[in-house]
Amino acid sequence: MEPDHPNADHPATRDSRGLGHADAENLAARFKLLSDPGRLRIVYTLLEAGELRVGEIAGVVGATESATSHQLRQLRLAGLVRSRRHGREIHYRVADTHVRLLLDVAVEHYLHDHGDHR
Amino acid sequence: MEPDHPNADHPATRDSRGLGHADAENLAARFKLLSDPGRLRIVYTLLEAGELRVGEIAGVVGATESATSHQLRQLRLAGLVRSRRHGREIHYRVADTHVRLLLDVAVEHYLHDHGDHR
DNA sequence: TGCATATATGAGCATATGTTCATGTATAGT
DNA sequence: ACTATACATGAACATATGCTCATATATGCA
Repeated sequence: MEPDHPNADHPATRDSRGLGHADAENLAARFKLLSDPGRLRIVYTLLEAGELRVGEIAGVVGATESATSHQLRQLRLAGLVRSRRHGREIHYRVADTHVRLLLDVAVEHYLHDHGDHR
Repeated sequence: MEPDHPNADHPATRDSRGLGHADAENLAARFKLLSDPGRLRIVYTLLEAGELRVGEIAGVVGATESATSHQLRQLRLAGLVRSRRHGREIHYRVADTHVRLLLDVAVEHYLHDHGDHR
């Protein structure tokens, strides 16, 4: 599937017009990670706390440890968070600073513009 | 459903810890809009072109007019884009500047950090 | 008025997503 | 070695999402 389209894309050719299909999928995938309220709260919590165990995270966001673990897995596989083992606990932290920036911008946007539009 | 939880949230009480459940849902909803490659390309295209007709948008992103219209509807209802009628055509544009900023930050992030993590 | 064009919308359907429940794996303590 | 704890993972299932196809609405033109 997906034979290279006419507008085939070098991985990330900025300056040229448009988002290539490939880049669009990658970017979309990152946004998708933040598009679930639970995952979003996990990330936000980690940003504020720095580093937490799975159990603590689950407690704060009010979800099962299992559900939380599944979510953390996605975040980890995507490189958004990193884990560190300490005894039998596993500590998670946000991987890079860009995430914080992205969320800050989003929150700003959210605070400015509320409500439904038609 | 959803009776106010113990940690009830004033709409957006920043500075206080954590994202309230309500705020998390709102923020997540915005990210969700950008979490589809097609929608993302639409927004990106509009950011670059300024204003386009539905048909043009569909052409650029390589989707059906119907599919594009459905996507634009979501973006419009969420207030991310606005429409203007001109004859029988309907022109769409991105609603505010925050969107551009958000995408720029995301693209920056994307360019810096590629690949799979385990 | 009648017809074509441009877009919107609804229903149906296939796929994706998140949760729960059961089970697996690793580490600590005894 | 045995048991408990902390977390991970897989399967199953219910819901959400986006597309297509058919149909509706609105505008322009003859």
